[in-house]
Amino acid sequence: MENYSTYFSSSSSTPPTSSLTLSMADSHAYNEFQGIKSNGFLGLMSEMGGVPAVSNIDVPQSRSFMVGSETDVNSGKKKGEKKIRKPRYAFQTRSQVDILDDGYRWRKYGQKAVKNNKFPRSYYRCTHQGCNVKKQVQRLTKDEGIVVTTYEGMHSHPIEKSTDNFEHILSQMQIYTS
DNA sequence: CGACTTTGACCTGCGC
DNA sequence: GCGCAGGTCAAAGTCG
Repeated sequence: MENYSTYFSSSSSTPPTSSLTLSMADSHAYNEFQGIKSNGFLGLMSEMGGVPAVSNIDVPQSRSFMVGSETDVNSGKKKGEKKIRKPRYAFQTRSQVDILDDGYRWRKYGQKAVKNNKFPRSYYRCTHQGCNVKKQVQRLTKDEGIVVTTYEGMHSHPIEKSTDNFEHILSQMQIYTS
């Protein structure tokens, strides 16, 4: 059935062609991985929020991960208000399905065709009240088996349902990254 | 009937 | 200023 293998990849740069050439210079995020299960996946993200700078991880077997691509969230809204940029976390997952069940409930609010990509990008928002987390899901043109998921923001609530699937993903991640 | 998806329109930022 | 691309809104449709 599902056949996930987890990639982590840079999000904001050009689509990864073959492999990313980032080194494990800073292993902050790396270490944080070990704490994933306690808080759920976005708990991990929140842990990573403590890492100020961009830290990229890549390991030879094509897993890569990027933290810290930042994005405007409040731009264009209230004038005079300082632009607040939420960190974005993108990662690639090799999967037959676009939607990875990470245990949170998401409502789709948009879909756009993306330039240089024959697959559309889908936009989701967390349906939990007061939770402003968004994610984008996109399949790579160059490798249809790879789904790029970009999370934006951090969940302020616990995971909503048990996620055997995701546990599986996480376990793979930990195998790969340790 | 509520929650969610679909989809075209609209808004904004950016490069030329 | 214009056009393009990315991101969001919201009305209508679908589903359980």
